[in-house]
Amino acid sequence: MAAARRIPEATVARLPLYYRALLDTADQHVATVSSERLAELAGVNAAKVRKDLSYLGSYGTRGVGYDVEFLLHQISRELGLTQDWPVVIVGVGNLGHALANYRGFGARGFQVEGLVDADPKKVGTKVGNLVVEALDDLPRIVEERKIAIGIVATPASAAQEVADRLVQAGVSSILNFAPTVVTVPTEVSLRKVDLAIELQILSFYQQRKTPNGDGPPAHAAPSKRARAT
Amino acid sequence: MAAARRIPEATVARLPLYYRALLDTADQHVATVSSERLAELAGVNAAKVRKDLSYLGSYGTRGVGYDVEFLLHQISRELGLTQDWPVVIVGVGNLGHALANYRGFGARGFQVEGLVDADPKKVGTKVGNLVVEALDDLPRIVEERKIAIGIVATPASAAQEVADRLVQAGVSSILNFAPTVVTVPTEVSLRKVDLAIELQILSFYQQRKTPNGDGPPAHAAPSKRARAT
DNA sequence: GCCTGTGAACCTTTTCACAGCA
DNA sequence: TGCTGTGAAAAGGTTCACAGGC
Repeated sequence: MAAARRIPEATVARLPLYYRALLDTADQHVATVSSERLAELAGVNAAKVRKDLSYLGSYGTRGVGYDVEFLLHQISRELGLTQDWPVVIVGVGNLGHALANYRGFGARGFQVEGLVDADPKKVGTKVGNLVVEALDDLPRIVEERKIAIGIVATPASAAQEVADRLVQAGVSSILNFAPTVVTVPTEVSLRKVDLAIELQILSFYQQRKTPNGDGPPAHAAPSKRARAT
Repeated sequence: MAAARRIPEATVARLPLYYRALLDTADQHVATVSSERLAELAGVNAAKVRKDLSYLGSYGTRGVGYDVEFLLHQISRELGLTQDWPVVIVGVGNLGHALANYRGFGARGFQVEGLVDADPKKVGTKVGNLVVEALDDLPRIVEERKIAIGIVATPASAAQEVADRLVQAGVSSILNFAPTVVTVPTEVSLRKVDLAIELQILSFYQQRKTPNGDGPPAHAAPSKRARAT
């Protein structure tokens, strides 16, 4: 294994942006990019791009820029995208359904190879070209299909148990879409996407733009508290 | 308007977590919480909770903790959740469909009041209790329904144009789900959710766990619990 | 005694600015 | 000359540790 440099988390989170920008660039048969151009495509600034890439190695050429294909290869290796990562989705509701059909996953090597739901009525139904399987089959599914990454798309109330079962079944990375805090053993990686939280953050800044009651929507009663799924 | 303290971005991003934790706490008829308990529920540490809340004001009582209802009110006011924010979703594909039906939005005061698609075949169809409208109707929709927040759920290729049209129509906050960089005028707030990028970040860390391809996913003996959310 | 509120220390991340090399 | 690579400075965020009030 290569020297295993310590790459800052913030940098890791941006590598996929560079990766995507480089794919676009390669599609247009452009051979080299400057940090400035790459920054523009990735929506960050040039100094950051150079600093980030410097953690991977000295892959650029002074006075010229970065070789697109070469950098693409380095980043995809770093991100582990040179291999496929079969994933399983637990929870085939609205969101699970959409995720199962989302082509962006497969396009990056994340093939959905299992759909699982706790509801017996859903088990056996087809979604895309997959048949929904039972929650109890998770261990078998994970082992047989060599699945390392699980996606939780259940209601909040089921998320912790599902995460536990995924870990039990052998999954060691989890992406949680359920609007609740989930805890996993330290050796398991966990990331979350919370749709309502993103809107609440926007709301914070939006509110500061419309200083007081004159502009903002007045219709509908003051928001009541209710549980999200 | 109150003194308008400067609340750090990192804190703003955590307020929704506290908000959710407090809702759960209130549901259980608990009257006060300590920073430690709140930290546990929100998946952060106690010092952070205290520091974050201190930016809002001195709302706790030493030796006691925070009054749940009172803090809930303060945070919801800070986040702008005391009013409703009607939203419009542009792009009624898989994801737009799921988002339109996602109950978590409405539950937090983000009612979906418009569905828009560029495809004439989709215009006029019903999704939930909304009829899909044409892209050209955006200005009217935004004005009539007093919409400040737009959600982009189109393919990457359409995202920038859609964002431009949303801004043109008067929207000043955008949540982008399209896997591409979108730019907007500085006075418009923009947040993004990229599903494939989250998986790529997991892939980075996952890869480092299984040094090379052969290793079966280690059946981890649950040791320490990791911080979540 | 207990738990908040907060300066101060510490760590991470970003930005600057320029040396170094093609 | 042009653009990378990187020390150094600045900014931002987290954690510590304890004073302060209930």
